[in-house]
This record gives sequence, C-alpha cells and structure tokens, in this order.
Amino acid sequence: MKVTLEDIAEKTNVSKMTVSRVINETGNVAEETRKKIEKAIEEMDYQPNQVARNLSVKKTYTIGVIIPKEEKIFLDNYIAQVLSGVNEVGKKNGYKILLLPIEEENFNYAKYIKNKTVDGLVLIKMEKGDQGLEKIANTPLPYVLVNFRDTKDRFNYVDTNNIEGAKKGVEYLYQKGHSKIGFIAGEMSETNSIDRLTGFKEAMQENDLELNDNWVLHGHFSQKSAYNAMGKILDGEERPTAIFCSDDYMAIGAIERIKDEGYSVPEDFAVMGFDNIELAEYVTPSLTTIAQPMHELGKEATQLVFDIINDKKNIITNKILPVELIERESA
Amino acid sequence: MKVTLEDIAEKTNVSKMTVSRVINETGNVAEETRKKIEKAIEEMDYQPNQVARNLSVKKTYTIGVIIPKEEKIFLDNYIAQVLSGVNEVGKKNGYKILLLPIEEENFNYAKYIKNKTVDGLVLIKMEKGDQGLEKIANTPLPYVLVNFRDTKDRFNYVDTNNIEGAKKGVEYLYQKGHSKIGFIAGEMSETNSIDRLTGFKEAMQENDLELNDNWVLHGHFSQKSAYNAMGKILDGEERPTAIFCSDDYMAIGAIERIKDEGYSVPEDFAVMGFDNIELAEYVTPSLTTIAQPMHELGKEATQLVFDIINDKKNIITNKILPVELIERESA
DNA sequence: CATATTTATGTTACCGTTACCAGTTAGCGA
DNA sequence: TCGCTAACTGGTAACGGTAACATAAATATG
Repeated sequence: MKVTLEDIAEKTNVSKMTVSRVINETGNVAEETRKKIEKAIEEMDYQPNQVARNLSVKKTYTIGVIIPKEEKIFLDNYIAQVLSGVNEVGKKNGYKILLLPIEEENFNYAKYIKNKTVDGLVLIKMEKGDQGLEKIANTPLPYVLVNFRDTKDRFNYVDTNNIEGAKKGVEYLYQKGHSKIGFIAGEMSETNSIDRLTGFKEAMQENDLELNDNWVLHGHFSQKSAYNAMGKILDGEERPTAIFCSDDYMAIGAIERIKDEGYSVPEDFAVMGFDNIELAEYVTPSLTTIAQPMHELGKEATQLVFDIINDKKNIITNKILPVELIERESA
Repeated sequence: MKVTLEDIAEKTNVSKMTVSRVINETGNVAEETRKKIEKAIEEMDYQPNQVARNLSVKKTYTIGVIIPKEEKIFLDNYIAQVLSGVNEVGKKNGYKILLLPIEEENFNYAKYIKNKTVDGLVLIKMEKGDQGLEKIANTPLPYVLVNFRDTKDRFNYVDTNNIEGAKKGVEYLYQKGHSKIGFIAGEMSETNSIDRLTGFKEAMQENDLELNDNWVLHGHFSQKSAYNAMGKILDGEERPTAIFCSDDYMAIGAIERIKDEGYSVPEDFAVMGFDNIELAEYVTPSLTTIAQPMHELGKEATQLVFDIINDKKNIITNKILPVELIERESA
C-alpha cells in the first residue's frame, strides 16, 4: 500500500540517498541508475512523504492566514478579496495557504509558527487590543497584519490610507455642494474604522464645515446597523444632506432606510460608502465609494511575509496603499 | 531559541516520554511530576513541533480543498459559500483547511493524500473529463467532489438537484403565463450545467411547451456571456417572453442587455437565474431564482470526507441536496 | 603513469515526536 | 512477609525523509 524511499531503494539495489537525489535532482547520479530509479518510482507510484520532508528541512512551504471567527467568513467580500491576493502570491512562490480560524480564548498566534505548522502568517482584520497581538509584537517571526494600523509601529502591517480616503470622501461631497454631512461609523475596535472617523472629522474641520454631533453615529460594519442609525438621523430635527458611511454594506443599509422612509438617493440625501465591494456597482443607486485595493492588500502582505522569511526585512515594516474615489450614482 | 521535548525533559530530570504524556494527557503521571513539567513548559514557552507529531501519528488534521485556478477565486460567490461550509465543519472537527489550487498540467489530486499533506480532499467545481478524476475514481481515499454529478457513481460527490431545479423554474414560468421560454446555458464541461439544460428540456416537454432551438443558447457562466446571448435572442424574429439562465450572474447579464435595448424586466421579458448568490437580492429588479444550498454543500461534503476517514463509509457515496425556488421581482 | 579531481554512491546521524515494551516502586490483601 | 496489581517512569525503535561526510570508481592532468 504505502511506498517509501526505502522500498524504491531496495527494489533498485541502491541506497535511499541515491533515490532521494533523483527525486530532488540534487547531486550527481549516473544516467543509467537514474532511469532505473525513475522507472521504479513510476511503477510503484511513489509519492515522497511531505511531512517527513518538512521535518527534515524545517520548512512547510505553507503560509497561514488567521481569519476572524465568523461563520460565513468568505462571504465578507473584503476578506474574500484579501484572500485572493494572499492565494495568488502564495501560489506564485510555490506555497500553500492554510486557513486558521481564531480559536476561542486562544490568541497565541505565534504558536503556529513556533510549532512549525506554517512558515509565516497573514492576520486579517485583527481587533485593536487583541491579546495575541501583544505577544507577537516585535518578534522576528514572519507575520504581517492586514487591515490594521499601529501608530507606534510595533507590528508589521499593510493597510490602506483610510484617513486620506475619508478626507477624499468629504471633499467630494463638499464639492457636490454638501456642507451638512453626517457620518455612520463602524466598530471602534478596528483601526481602520477609527481612522475613517478621524479622517472625516479632520476633513470637516479643514473645510470649515460644521461638525454636528447628532449626525455622527456609531454602529458596526453591517447593513442593519446602518439602517438603524440612518433612522435616528432621519428622526432628528435638523438633518444632514449627505451621509458618509464607514463601509459599503452600511451605505446599502442607509440607502435602504432612506428609501423606506419615502426619500430618494441622491436627490434627497447623498450617500457614500467605503471599500468598493462587488455589490457596490450592482445596487440601485450604484454606490459612490472610496475604493480600497483589497486584492492588493493581500498580495502586498503576503509578499512582505516572504521578504521576512527570506530575511530581506529584519525590522518592523509597514506599507500604506492608496485609495481611490469611485464616482457612481449615490452621491 | 527553539525548545524541544528533550529540553523540557532535561530541565525537569525526567524522560521525554513523561513530558510527552503530560502534554497529551495520556497514561499516568504523578501529580508532582506533572506540575514540575507544566511549570517548565510554561517557563520555556514550549510548543510541540506539529510536523514531528504528524510524522509520528501519521495524521495531519488537515483537509485540503482543490479549487479552480482562476485568480480571484474567492470572489466567486458560489465557491466562497461552499468554502464557508467546508471551513465550518472542518473547524468543528478540529481540522484546518488547506487551499490547494489546481496546478498547471498536474491533475494528480490523490498525491496530496498519498504524500500526507492532508488527510482528505474536497474538490470544488471539477470539470467533466478532468484527467485527475479518472485517477482518483474508485479509490478508497477520503475525497469528495462538490458540484459534480456522475451517473455511473464512480465518485464520491455531493451535488444539488439541478435537474429538479430547472424543472421548478420552467414550471414557475409556465404558471406565470409564459409558454415561450428561452434558455441560456453555461459551460457544458460542468455537469450541473448539463443537468440544468436537461431539466429545462424535460420540463418543456412535460408541459407540452414548444422548444425553440433559437432560444436555447450556449454560453459560459458569466455576466458578459449572457449579455451577448441575450442580444442574439432579442435580434431574432420570434422572441420568447421568458428567459431562464443557468446561473445568477448570467441572469444579471441578460437583464442588463434587455434594459440596454430599451425593454424592461419582468414586464417585457421575465428572467430567472439559478444559485441565489448574494447579489441576487440586491440587483434591480431582484432576481427570481432557484436557490442552491451552497453552504450546505460544503458542509455535507466535508462531513462525508470525515466519515470516510473514520471508516464509516467504505463504498462510493453521494448525496443530492434539494433546491428551492426564491420568488422575487425578475419573473 | 602517478596523482589530482570529479562523479557516483553509501553510511551515519538527525529532524522531534509517539508507540511499544519493560522495569521499578508502592500499596494492599492473604 | 509474600505476592500481585496498579501507578509511574524510562529506553529504544520507529515515522520517512535529508544533510554531511566518507569512500570508491572514473576521468582528467601534467
């Protein structure tokens, strides 16, 4: 049933080292012996045991991806796109991708590298203050965070310029004639959510626009949350003319509420989103949004992991990717 | 830097076997010794080398998923949902998921099981006639195909009842008063595409509806393909009043074309899709479609892999999941 | 033709665990 | 007190490869 190097060696009357050489194409092997061995490998349908190899060479040729623990994780278009990028770069380098959901009450991410399950880690959408991050901080381990920014630069990370993105959004709305602008924020546990709110506030100030606290609501990254938040804004005595949402799902929720209350977008209220997920161009009205290069984020992060593995980077590194305004119908 | 069982054993003056027993909670260890060892493990931040373990116990606690080689693979909502299901069941069983993109010119899927990279395989969206399938057919290896049906039952697979789905669609359109129904088919390399076309034809016959060959077009599973196909249908002298598309992306493309030519859905033409992807309820008009339980497919397939691993199934097995009509606006 | 070099192959140790078998000690009933 | 069992611990051999060094044969060099 199971065939090993030893079996091939025995059958061909050579040592297993010689067989190993043929398989890995290392060292010199006489043409005649090589053919004999290759024939035996073919005949016996031999497959080198990858686990034994990994143990011997101390490498697994696998990159682990720590993903949030939600059930239908790949349905989050953001994560799906980042993963595509990770997968692409991994494949190009001959690496496989291992999905590692966050375990309950165990935040020891470094363990996967230490226990040799993977050669490096990409961590997606980590929460601020996550205990595991502190443990991994400032280690020489090959890991990179995506969608996380740290002002003290204690971590390796790749993120988009969320502050700049929020500013672009406000400026666009301002140019379109809006001066009363509201903001529906996502979880404050995510740095990008904080950054977007920061950018929003800064841009309002820079453009001398009045920041009405009743128009700045805190929710979380979901359609429903924004649907409710939008309700509160519409209930208020004074209303903004434009609403900037922290992500596209929220923008969709806000628009839904606006429609349900009998108003229209963008005529009565302009709505902007953030991310540019697949849905953005399909909904009605299509979303004007700030595009994040999600696929690129995954690619850059993974490349950085490889750079660390290959010792091209030995200090904490980070990279901020640019955002782009996508003009559509909702604002 | 690197700490092994041996190091812990040395520090605590016991054999590494005793340390191993403490870690795995197997066999008996005196309370005092246990505490001493646990303390050392804690102090030295020991992590058992998973690769060495895997080699010793001949298991990897990993399920591999063979995914099509397209670049932005996770953006395909169908694959994303199936993967979510795989991930869910894998996690529940303490298994990790390894992504294995199809390699160019290498269809030896069995190799991943034979070389001990994974304990079992889930293969998504395989093409009919794929060389690798023949090699894996009728093997006792733990593998299951998703989105593939074989009439000779040579493979383990989990699929939805596509024929039944297509019939339900036709019957629904017929009940809605349509008798002139067109069909835009996807790739004939995929069994579910073939099944949907078969179901369509059978249902037309069963309901004594005329099958007009000019209204049955072959394209592939993409918005653009259906956009073009719809153009041909609209160019024809005689036109159907309803168009059934082989998947939702195609339905979206068909609707786009209908709108571009100045007609409306469902007033001028009714359009139905298949799958019920996330987009389906967001587009305008929202899609009336045949829902596939994609997440369930992933779950069932993975569970079946575990059943085979645990020897609960030792014959070729398959399972067909039911479909459901989702009534929305497009038809 | 003797020596140096390359080619071809083998030997041994090791990667870090667990499986298996064996030995020692302590406790307890007769 | 003896013998027996149960609790505890250890030694050694796998698991299936590769690295590093050693050696023998073939070829090159002067």
